[in-house]
Formats: sequence, structure tokens, C-alpha cells
Amino acid sequence: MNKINRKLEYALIGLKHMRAKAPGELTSVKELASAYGVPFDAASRVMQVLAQKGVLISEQGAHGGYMIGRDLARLSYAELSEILLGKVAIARCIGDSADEGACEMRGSCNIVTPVQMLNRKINEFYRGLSVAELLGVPSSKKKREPEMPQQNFEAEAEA
Amino acid sequence: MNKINRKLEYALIGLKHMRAKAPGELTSVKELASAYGVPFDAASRVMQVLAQKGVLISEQGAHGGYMIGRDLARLSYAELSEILLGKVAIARCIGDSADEGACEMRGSCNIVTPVQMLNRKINEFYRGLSVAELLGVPSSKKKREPEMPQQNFEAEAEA
DNA sequence: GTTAAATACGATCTTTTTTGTCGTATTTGA
DNA sequence: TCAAATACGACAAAAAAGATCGTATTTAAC
Ligand code: FES
Ligand code: FES
Repeated sequence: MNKINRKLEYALIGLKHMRAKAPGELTSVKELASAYGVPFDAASRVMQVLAQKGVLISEQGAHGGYMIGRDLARLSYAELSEILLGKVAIARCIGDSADEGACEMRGSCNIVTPVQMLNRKINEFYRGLSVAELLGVPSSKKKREPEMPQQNFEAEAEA
Repeated sequence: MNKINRKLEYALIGLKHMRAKAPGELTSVKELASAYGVPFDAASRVMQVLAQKGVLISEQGAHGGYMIGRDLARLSYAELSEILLGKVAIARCIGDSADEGACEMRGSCNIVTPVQMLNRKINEFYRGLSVAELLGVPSSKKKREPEMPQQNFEAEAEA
């Protein structure tokens, strides 16, 4: 999907929070819950999934918690979104059947090409946008310019 | 919202269908239903809304139907989406309270700026993309290059 | 070792959103 | 007058999203 729902929101909140900490310092879900009012259980599951995928590193036990496990400058927003919500898809008829595959509708749909094209545009944009950029680079670090890809919309549409 | 749901899908299907017809020629919802398998009632309501907004022109009575009422090259995808789904918003916390206004979450949310920024980017892209372009320009007509706006993401983020 | 605090994870329930359907009125050409 | 179409409001069904519960496991501190 394409939208920032709760899962993605909790993920971004958590990542932004953890990014501000010293390397190695852990953040518990309880901490997130009390600081931002996010529901404990729901946020907890999000962190678990992120930890499974290596975005976070989890430390169990008494003083456990999570810390950032990957360079956020190398984690695209597309990737993060896919981890939590599945393939970025602007319409339900896209995405499930293999990568950028076929549409489902009964048989005759006259807007398959346009929809796929729009979906590809959004995808490319999300793929070129790192989570670090999205959250705002904290100190220095090189700045990029995440933008929609520059090809001609029409030309691509007939490919 | 941000996604191509049924309403938007029916709208695009209808518009693409009507665009292929001679000027003044009408299209009934029944015709759309049988040609594309879209549910009559749902599609009908979509066309009614589009007619209210001037995107379509409706002709009542026995041989009535709809025809395109506005130059699709001057109708942005953003506008179409807003007519049917309300303000383009990548997250629920954006859009309802006035234009690009405040977020709702309890009080403390640390990702308001990033989310608003991402939302603005998507908005600008949708606003620069005409429905004519999206559906694929049929004959000739000047071609544009709808792309995400070119400003620096970071620079804007601090504005 | 026992306890407390934290993650891990499955299952379920509730709420919200989306989608479709029904009923009825109105228009208009034949 | 009838048939075919749009016009709309209200409701129902289905799907998705979100939150919660229950229980197990890990680990530091006492
Ligand atoms: S069914 Fe995929 S665009 Fe219509
Ligand atoms: S509440 Fe709007 S971004 Fe968090």
C-alpha cells in the first residue's frame, strides 16, 4: 500500500526517536509509548518486525530495548514501507501477483497501463527517498535531492 | 486520500471511455457497466458527482447519459482525486483541518514535519499531472513532463 | 534462585473504512 | 402514457485497520 498508516507512523516515530540517541543506547517500547502516546502492543509488534528485518536490533531481558540496526541513509522509504505494508501499490489491482504484474479486474479494464505507470512513478520516488532524508538529517551528512524520476511520462507509457 | 480505490477507478474508466467518443456523444452508465463489468449503482454515483463538479455533463431522460464537460488536459489528477476522495493526504492526520494544517495526535508527535513534507511532494506531483496525460494522450496534443517538483527536499523541510 | 522488566508472538476482538445495494423520485424522448 | 435514463438518500454487507489479550521467553538485579 501507499499510505502512512499506524504501523508506518509508529515505525517512523520510533526510528526518529532512536536516531537521536547515542550509538548503542537502547529504547524500550514503554519509553515510546509514554513519550508519544502510541499504543504499547501495536508499537511493540512494529518494532519486532523491524528487528526481524534488521532495521532495528533488539536486546531482550531486563534492560532490553531496540536500537537502530541499519544506516538509515541506505534504507529507502520504499523498503521500510514494504516491510510493514507490503509492496507499494497505488491500486489494489497491482502488486500481489509478482512484481508489477497483471491486474485482476474481470478481463476488460481500459486503464491498466495508466495505473501501472502512476504506480511505477510513485515507486521510483519512494525508492529514491531514504528514511534518513525523510526524517531530516540530524547533523551534517551529505544531502541528496530525492525527486520523482525524470523520464517523460508519455514516452514511458507506451513502452 | 492517496490511493486509487473503486470510485477513482470507475471515474478513470468512464473518462477514458468517453474521451474516445465524438464530441456530443453520450455514454450511459449501463454502457459502462456492460463494457467493463463495473457495478451500475456505484459507477452511477461516481458519474453524478463528477457531473455536479462539471467534469462531466449529464443529459437526463430517455436517451440520456454523460459526456466530458471539461478539458481533461486542464483537469489535474489531484483535482479529480479530491472530488471523489477528498484532499490528497498521505496520512490521516493531514488534510481535514484546513489546508495542510495541523496534526491530531495527542500532542507530541515527532514526525509532523517529515509527514507534511512527503504529503506536499505527492500533492505537487498529482497537481502537475493532468488526467489527459494520465490516460494517455489519444491523438496529438502537446506533451508535458509531469514530474515531482524539483526543490531540494531538505531545504524545504526546514522552511 | 527468584523476581521484575523487557521482548516475542499468536489469536481474537473491535472499530473504521470501503463497497455495494435498494427504494424512490425525476426527467425526457418516443 | 410508457420506457429508459439520471438523481439521491438510506441502508447493508464486506473488507481492512487497529487495538487488546494471553502466554512464553529472555536477562539483569537482588
Ligand atoms: S483492474 Fe487494474 S487498473 Fe483496472
Ligand atoms: S500525528 Fe500527524 S504525523 Fe504524527
